[in-house]
Amino acid sequence: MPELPEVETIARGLQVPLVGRTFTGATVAWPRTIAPQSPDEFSRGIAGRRVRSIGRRGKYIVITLDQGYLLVHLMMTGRLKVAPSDQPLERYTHTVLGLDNGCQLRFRDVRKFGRLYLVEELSTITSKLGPEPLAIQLEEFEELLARRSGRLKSLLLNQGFLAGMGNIYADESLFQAGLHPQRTADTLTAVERERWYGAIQAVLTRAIRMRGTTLRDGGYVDAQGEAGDFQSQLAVYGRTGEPCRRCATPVQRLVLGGRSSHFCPQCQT
DNA sequence: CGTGGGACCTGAACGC
DNA sequence: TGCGTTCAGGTCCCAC
Repeated sequence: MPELPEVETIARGLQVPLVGRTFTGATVAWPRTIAPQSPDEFSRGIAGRRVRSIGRRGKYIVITLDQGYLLVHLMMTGRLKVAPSDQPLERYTHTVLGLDNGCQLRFRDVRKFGRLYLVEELSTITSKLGPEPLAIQLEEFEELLARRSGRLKSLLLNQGFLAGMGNIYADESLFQAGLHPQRTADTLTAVERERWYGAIQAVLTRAIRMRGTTLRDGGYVDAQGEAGDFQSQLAVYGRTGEPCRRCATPVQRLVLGGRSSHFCPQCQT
């Protein structure tokens, strides 16, 4: 579910309840969430580790420990929250990490795709990721593009190109830039590349400010259980058949690489 | 290198 | 009401 703006919002919301706390151990109900380690190894590894800081890299939540890192990828339906130990566990809670203040960091995930990684080195997980779209300069973006030939939509979903974009913000940034999802990188003019760069940054920045996109009940919520507000701003994502907000042409849907792409056939060329 | 398909999972929405 | 199909915010692995 979550893409960069949602992951960023969740990470910020975990700072107050987690920074400075020490983990006491872990209970794992679905071992795949922490594979390849066994639940025992994972629990022993996390016990006694103190949380230094919380950040984000691509779609990973990065919890920096006094030794090593705990990374969380929420995939489609993962959620994190901190709750008092005596509060009953909600359904689909697959891993519970004990804290030294009587609370727990709880990981829930209906579809069981999300993963927790306890590693010594950050690069174990993040070495295959491209740059952060909000940290990159135009010049670096141009260099990145120069080496690519694929469709724009596929590029945005490729985490090795830029880290953090997903289906919603890929479609929204292409609309904002007036670019068709099937265009290939090698056909872009200098003006179009700059427009695309600006659109990616603008869309992500606005979405973070609005604390992400909650599409339907039971979807994304932040670490405090609050929904995001960006759904009201969506121009094309999930609006198949509805009028384009700019020109009123019906928004079209197209399947690319197995994922749906939403775009305005009039505004995006 | 790029693309398409299947796998991994479960639930909601929709058609008949 | 009930059943089957399709779709979902993601990523990995394989074949071509």
